[in-house]
Amino acid sequence: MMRTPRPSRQSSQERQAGLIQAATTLFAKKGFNGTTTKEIARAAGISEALVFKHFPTKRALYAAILAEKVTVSELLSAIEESAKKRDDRRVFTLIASYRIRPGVDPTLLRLLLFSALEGHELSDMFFGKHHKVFYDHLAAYIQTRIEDGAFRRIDPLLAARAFIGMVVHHRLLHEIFGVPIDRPYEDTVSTYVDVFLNGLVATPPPGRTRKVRARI
Amino acid sequence: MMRTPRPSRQSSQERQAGLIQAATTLFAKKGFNGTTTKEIARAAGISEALVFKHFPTKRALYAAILAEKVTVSELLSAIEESAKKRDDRRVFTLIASYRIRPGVDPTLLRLLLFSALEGHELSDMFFGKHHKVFYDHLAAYIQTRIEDGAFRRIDPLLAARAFIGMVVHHRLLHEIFGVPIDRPYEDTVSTYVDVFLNGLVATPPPGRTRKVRARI
DNA sequence: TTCTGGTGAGTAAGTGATTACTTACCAGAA
DNA sequence: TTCTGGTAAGTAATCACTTACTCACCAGAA
Repeated sequence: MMRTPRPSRQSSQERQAGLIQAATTLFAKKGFNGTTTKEIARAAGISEALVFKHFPTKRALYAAILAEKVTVSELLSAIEESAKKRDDRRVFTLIASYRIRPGVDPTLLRLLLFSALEGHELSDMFFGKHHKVFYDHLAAYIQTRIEDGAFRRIDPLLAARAFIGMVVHHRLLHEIFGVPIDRPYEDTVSTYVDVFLNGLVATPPPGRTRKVRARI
Repeated sequence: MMRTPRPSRQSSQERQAGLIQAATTLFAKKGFNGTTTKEIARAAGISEALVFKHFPTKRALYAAILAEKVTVSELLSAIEESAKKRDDRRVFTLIASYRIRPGVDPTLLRLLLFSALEGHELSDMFFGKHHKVFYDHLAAYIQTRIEDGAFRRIDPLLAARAFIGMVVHHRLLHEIFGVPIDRPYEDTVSTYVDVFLNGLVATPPPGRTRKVRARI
């Protein structure tokens, strides 16, 4: 009879990191209620008891995951730089690409949705760190451009939400609802940015209902 | 000692309807895994055993909910009508309003997200009936308007997704993430439609990167 | 009118499996 | 020898689901 093979003895920190890693994957795939501590232990290659040596409860482990820091500082500084040059296309493309580009793993998005739906206490904070940053940055930029006279007078926060909405929705369709995406992602991003910027730039205000050559 | 008060004896159909109603609310609030059959029974005012007289398993009850028909035919015919008149604003406003207007209950949206995240078998069908309809209708209309020469040449499906994305994202922020919405919904819809239509109408094609008066 | 047997709505009280979490213990490096 | 990383084997609670029953009602036969 084979016993469980001797597990490599690791430092507390290493274990904790591996544990969080394994748990993140599972929570993202099946949600908090859909994931058992036994599963998590097996995925991390340890006994269930050890899970509770590291985290007092399952919720505490979940909370630790949501509370983990993320750094998007490189992206934000890139945006800042393009913003100084008033390179609208690039500012919008940077934000859109960050969310659409392939290879960006769906874990965080799923985790975010699950935590919000399941009503976890820390989901607000999670949302703030992963998403609100982008709205605020983009809204601030749009505000600036309105003051420049380059964009139409529009609620900047609403506009930022609208643009990010297009992009996030695209991801949602693809990764959560399994809608196949056939065209290369650069095309998609470019199209979104085109339409949105075109709709945003200051032009002679269009008539309320502009009907164009109805041919019936 | 009070016994449980005699429950009003109902017909099988009435019970089933009430059961589905109660279960829908709970599944939408806490997801499939987060809802227990005991809770459902209590919410429906019956014993747990009776739940299983109506549905063989908890999953079957869930499936029955997802499979329930929905009719959005009035909306679709209203859209059809405006489409014939080439009333762009109204077509887009109709679709947007349908999803943003207050009082539309968040149950369906939550149910949809939960079912997709939890990977339920019927979630595809659910998505198809509640959402895909809109993309397809809007995409078809956009296609028509492109052929009219009224809209820019653009992938109609992508454009439809983009617009609906803005709107759905708005709901998502509000109802799932609890972002407060301060302005009246008509304003929001109107702004979205404005920006999007403005970005869509055929104009002298803009230069690839149109930089506008950078003043630094 | 009054028995009577069938039927369908309803439940109390389980069933074993699974859940999150504990206890009591061990092996080895310092 | 004393921590530290580790586990096997629990525990009470809860889960989805069953079993074995009651009760109300109704259609006829007596």
